Amino acid sequence: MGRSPCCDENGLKKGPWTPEEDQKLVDYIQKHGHGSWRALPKLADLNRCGKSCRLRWTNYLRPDIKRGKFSQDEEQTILHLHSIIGNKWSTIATHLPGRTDNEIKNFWNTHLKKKLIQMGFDPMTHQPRTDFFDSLPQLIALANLRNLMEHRPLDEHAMRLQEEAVQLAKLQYLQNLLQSAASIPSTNSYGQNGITDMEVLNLLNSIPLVEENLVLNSSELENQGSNHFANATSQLLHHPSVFSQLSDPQVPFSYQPSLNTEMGQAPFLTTMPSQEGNNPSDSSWVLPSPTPVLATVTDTSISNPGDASSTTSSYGGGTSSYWPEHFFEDPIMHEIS
DNA sequence: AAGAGGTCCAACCGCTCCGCA
DNA sequence: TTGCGGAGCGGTTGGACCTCT
Repeated sequence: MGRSPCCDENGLKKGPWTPEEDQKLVDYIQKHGHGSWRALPKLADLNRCGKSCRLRWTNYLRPDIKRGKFSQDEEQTILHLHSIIGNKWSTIATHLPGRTDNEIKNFWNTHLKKKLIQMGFDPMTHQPRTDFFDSLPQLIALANLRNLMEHRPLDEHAMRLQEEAVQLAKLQYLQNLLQSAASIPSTNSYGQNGITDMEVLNLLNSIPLVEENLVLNSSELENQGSNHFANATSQLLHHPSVFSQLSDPQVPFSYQPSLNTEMGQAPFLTTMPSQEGNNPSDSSWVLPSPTPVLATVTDTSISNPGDASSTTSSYGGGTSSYWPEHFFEDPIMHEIS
């Protein structure tokens, strides 16, 4: 297919538009409409290619363009739509009146993408990043050094250093783990890595922080079936010093409904200390795939350990819809979801 | 105060889609 | 059915602006 030559033509101006050029373009379009973009520059007495004119008009001069910061509603809309349709900026723009695809794209690249990465989500899939699971076996092995060391005498200093290294490694792992504990992709179980609940639990229990406050005893384990790790993680999450690493005031809490969805709930949300006896079902470990589309934040979905009352979505009190109401009625949502 | 590094965003580039002959 | 050309889209760039040291 032949390449459009319009921008390659010699003598046509490129670069930033001057106010005079803007005025010519606006005047012409207001009088005649844009018609054929290719013909427009000559008719409007502009030394630009039609493509440049179209871009200038649609991204900047159009009278209905909304300027200024994106609202939280708009941000949520973009996140939601992007999780479903990906980088279809023009489609996303049709759901944000006054915003251009270019503006949304820029906002995504400069803000939202980074936010998701900071939260531990893959910005393309909107799923928790699982790359650290790849190194889990090594971390477990590292944790097992503790046992090895018991059989191999080291001088006291070396022993202490090694012990600290092990604890640090484990804490680092746990930090990653907690950031992703919200969900584990249905296709990516621990079993895949050959790691048992018990091994993970041993890791948790071997850390002083856990030993001091959160250790589970064997009878608890027996009583709680196969969800040892879920419970251990849950308890750890409610330890103030740990939770503080998880919550990020910069991140709208309401994106975390990935944690609590119609199709499954993350373990730590289902095993609140106040919900004794709540034994999470197996589906607790399963997140909808590829992404929760209709998530609801409830008063009880997230508890802050430092706060006796529950944390509610910052976008409304009580049980609130996470997504703007109109999305449930929007034909495109039915179409694409 | 100045320079380095980071951030933001308007604009460009090149590709695909789609209508038409 | 095929090829052409215009329109639109998404990725990328470059420069202005901001922040930090």
